[in-house]
Amino acid sequence: MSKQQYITTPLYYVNAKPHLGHSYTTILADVMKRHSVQRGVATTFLTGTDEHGEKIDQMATKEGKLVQEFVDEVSQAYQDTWKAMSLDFDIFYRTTDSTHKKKVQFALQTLKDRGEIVFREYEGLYCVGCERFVTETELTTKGECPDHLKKPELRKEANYFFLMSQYQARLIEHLEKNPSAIRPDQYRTEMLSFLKQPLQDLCISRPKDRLKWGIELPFDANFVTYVWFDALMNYLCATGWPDNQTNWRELFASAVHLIGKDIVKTHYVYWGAMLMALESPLFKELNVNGYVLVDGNKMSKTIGNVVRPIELEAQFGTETLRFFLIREISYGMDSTFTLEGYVNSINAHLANGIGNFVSRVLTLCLKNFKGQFSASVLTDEDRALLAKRSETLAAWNQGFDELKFQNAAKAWCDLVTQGDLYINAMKPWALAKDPAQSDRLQVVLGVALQLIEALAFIAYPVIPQASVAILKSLGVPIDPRTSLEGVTENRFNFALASEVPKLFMRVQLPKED
RNA sequence: CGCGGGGUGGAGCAGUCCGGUAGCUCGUUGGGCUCAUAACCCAAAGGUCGUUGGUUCAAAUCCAGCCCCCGCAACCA
Repeated sequence: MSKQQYITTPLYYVNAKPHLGHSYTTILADVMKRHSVQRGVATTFLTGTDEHGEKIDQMATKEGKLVQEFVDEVSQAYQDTWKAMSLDFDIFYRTTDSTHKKKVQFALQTLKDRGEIVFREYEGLYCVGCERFVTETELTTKGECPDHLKKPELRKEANYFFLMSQYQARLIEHLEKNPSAIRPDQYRTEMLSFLKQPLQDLCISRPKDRLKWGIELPFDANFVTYVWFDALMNYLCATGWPDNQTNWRELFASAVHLIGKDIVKTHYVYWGAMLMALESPLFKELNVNGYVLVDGNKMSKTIGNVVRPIELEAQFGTETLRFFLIREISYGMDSTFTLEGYVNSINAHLANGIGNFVSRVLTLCLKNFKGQFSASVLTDEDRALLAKRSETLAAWNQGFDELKFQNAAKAWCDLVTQGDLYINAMKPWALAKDPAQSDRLQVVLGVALQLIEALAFIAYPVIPQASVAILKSLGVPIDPRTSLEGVTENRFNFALASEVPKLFMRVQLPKED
């Protein structure tokens, strides 16, 4: 395993405030970062906002605000949301930063000088209402724009094009040689299929009379650059590129881009070709997630089913959303979010599972545990349970490596069940009534505490605050942020806190109204 | 014939690549336990694995066709 990793989310477009979909990707990046750091990998986590484009300009005008003022506000809303959820990002990138603009212009000039960007006139269907070119397939059967119900007109326009088509063969070759370049595999299949078609060149500019809010082309003041070179470049710019004093190459080569399934093409094909043109290493992999549908529909303002992550955690408890997203979603596939399923999962695994287990063990301990026990008297059952700690960790790590997070979480939940079974079988409450069993009681409780310690260490990436709280109440001094030592160590003394922590309580569905 | 995904007990899903007693969570019913957050544990009921046909000793799994549902189709995670 490499010693460093660079995890990114897409830069979110500031036309909407953060919703559950944004949160899923961003939370996952946070979980993956914490997991990598625990395993000794130095990890940089980037997220941010994409702030240019005519749509943004229009929205600001509509709200009677200066554009910069508008994007500042929305961008801040993203930062506030992630901070409120304690997401541990290292870089919050904004495309309106002056450094970004300069670097984008440098990239454009470099490619222009090399002849990779050319000026070309083209003709297409232009919808006056949309103020953009549309493709025939977007139109209704009558040949009208579905939004404006008017036929688009044929219009000519000159623009700058990035000669992307020349990279087609290399893009295919890279994907064939690197099966993990796009995961899960279904999206790799999709891209290979797409790349069988002839690849077009990419239009990267807009004339200023159509789009003012953007980065001006360094070689033509009448144009601004259009989304691709503006937004995608962030991943590279943030590494220190193009400054060769930095280790940007090494860092970027470790990049894991987390993206939604709608932007696989822009990331593999456009971004891949751009990187090749810029003579940069390619990113290491694209990890593609499906949509989180709400009650079976894609979230949209029109349907009014937008779910705000902050409200969920405020209502149902810190870290419950993180756990739910990891435990219940098959990575790469669409999933359906319902309040009912969410509440179900919280109660089954967090409240009845780890929450109750910690509660029952610590209650027994506070009454009966003397702080230490002797290892010389471990029974086979004790050893068998303790051995399951490293088995669970192995399954957990494998789940993360294969992006099968639900398998990882399942293995962890199973270990909680093993703990419950152990307590049921050992009946420490019965041992406590028999003075002759005093030593045995210490061992049983001590083993259960070791199990809880391991559970807390393993689950740290998903439920960091709860994990830390558990370890604090056990008096374990090792830091779960940077170590997995607590999973397998044999600890024979615990300086227990004097109270049983209330970790995850049962929650109820809000009443229908 | 554009591309891709999905169709598995009441609900939500895993299993499909590498065929061989159909598994998990929730729910239901009965039992156990009593340390714990009305919790935990055990057992039972409940499935023609969308459909038709093929390959095979054997198909949820491989092959062919068909029927539904959902995305994408040049800036919605």
